[in-house]
Amino acid sequence: MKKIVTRFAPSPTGYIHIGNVRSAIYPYLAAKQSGGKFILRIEDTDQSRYVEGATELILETLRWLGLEWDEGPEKDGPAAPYFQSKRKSIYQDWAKRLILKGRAYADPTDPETIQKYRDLDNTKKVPYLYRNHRPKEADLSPSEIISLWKEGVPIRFKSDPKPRKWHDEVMGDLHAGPEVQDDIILIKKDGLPTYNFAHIVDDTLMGVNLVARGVEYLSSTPNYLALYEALDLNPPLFVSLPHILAPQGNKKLSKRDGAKSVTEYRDDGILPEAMLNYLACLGWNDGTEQELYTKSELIEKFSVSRIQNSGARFDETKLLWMNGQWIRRLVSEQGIDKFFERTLDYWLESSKSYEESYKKKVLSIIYDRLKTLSDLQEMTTYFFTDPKFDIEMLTKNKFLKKFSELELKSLLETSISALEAIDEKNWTEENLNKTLNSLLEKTEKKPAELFSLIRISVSFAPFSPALDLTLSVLGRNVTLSRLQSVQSALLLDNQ
RNA sequence: GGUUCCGUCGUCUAGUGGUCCAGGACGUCUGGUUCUCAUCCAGAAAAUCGCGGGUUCGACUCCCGCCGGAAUCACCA
Repeated sequence: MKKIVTRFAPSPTGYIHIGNVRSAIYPYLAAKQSGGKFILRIEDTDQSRYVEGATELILETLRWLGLEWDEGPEKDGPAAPYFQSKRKSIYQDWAKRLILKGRAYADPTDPETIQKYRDLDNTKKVPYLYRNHRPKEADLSPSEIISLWKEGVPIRFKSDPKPRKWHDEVMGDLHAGPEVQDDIILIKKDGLPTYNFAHIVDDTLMGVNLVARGVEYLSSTPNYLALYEALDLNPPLFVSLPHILAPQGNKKLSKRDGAKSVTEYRDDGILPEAMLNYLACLGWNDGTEQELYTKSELIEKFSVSRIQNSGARFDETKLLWMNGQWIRRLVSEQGIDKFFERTLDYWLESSKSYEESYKKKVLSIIYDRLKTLSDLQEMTTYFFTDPKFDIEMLTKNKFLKKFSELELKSLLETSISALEAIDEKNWTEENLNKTLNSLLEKTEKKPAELFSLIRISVSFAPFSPALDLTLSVLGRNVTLSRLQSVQSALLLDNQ
């Protein structure tokens, strides 16, 4: 099999959300399957959109998901550097090559004139194409064009529109007419290249032979094809990835409708295994009925041709279900201690806002306590706390149907206040049971029902806002209010 | 508006002319199990395969038209 070289090329404009991390996962899988390379390249040519710290966040996200790159930032390879802003002269050389071939020109037209052209075409109801307004400077000799090229003057491609056909691994055979090909900007007036030009230069220099990107680039592909042709280059394999849709509506998932960042899910207790599994299978499957895949299974079974060609809706409920599956699997494979240790590591990484020494202190207390807990039962009993409840959810429970809402409420409140009355030192399984049993004696309802009542109330406990720490216990998130006590103890300590 | 892409249960999907009165999973609902946490088991409802025409002995699968949705048309990527 031919070795596939792919890349993930994000721009550092903010965090990576689940809508776009998939365009890192698929190329990664394709590359690894063939024994090829996965390259990470930072496309930071738009300085106005640059966000401080975004690159670090991208690296962190990819590492958490286990998508380690073979070349890229912090891992130089033959094509270094991997930041486009540091490759300025390379693009200018390539642009010069096109000028020499008579396929690019320096365009002195000012923005106001360009806007006039656009308005003119609009009123005439003809499609706006810049090549219809190509300036006379485009026909100058290469040396004259180069002498015209200076700071503040952009370089445009001199297109030769014609019908084009190409193959997309996901969408199949595609075609487009000349009306979508235009004199696109290659080098902006600030001397930096546009995406349209830079990605082609970089992909060839880095040996990329499979380009996976969102479908929004589909309509630009004819222009790219023209560029490849003008540069005597063989185009790579194209893989267009359909959008991930927001839970509501038909729009693609974006930050605007509150798409969470990948790291936010990490902080909420989602495991990287579950995230990778869910995202990979959102819009792809291997034709079998398997739902759970390890990373190596994904690498083995992945194939670009089986990527779905319509958008898929993001469903957090299924992610949560899958997370539960993975928790059970990892706990049984690695043991509970190791599992919790790892979960705590993730938390440590995510709670950057805390002081280092404070963090250490909290963690050492948690670790000490964890050591004294030998198994899952003890562990969950210890964390079995903070019984906030949602009456509406509870009335749906089949055990609790025979209770009226009022009855439920008073039962819950009684048991909760009884539990809360147990103080820190006596918070043991034995004491909990004793308290509950004494409650049971006072009620005529069956014990099983009351126990399940209390248990369910724990299941719906929300995340703890105070300490920002949530552990997922067997698929459910349990608030660690015992840890809150640790925290307040520390705060008192510091005063 | 031009161009291009897409259209199977609420959701993610299987399906490449007969084995599909459409299979699996999430969610939902109904039983059962559990006086530690987690559950787990059984079952049900749920798609006239966007619509209308062809082709064919036979179409979810091929062709045409229509409708619906989306993407793109920047010195953003």
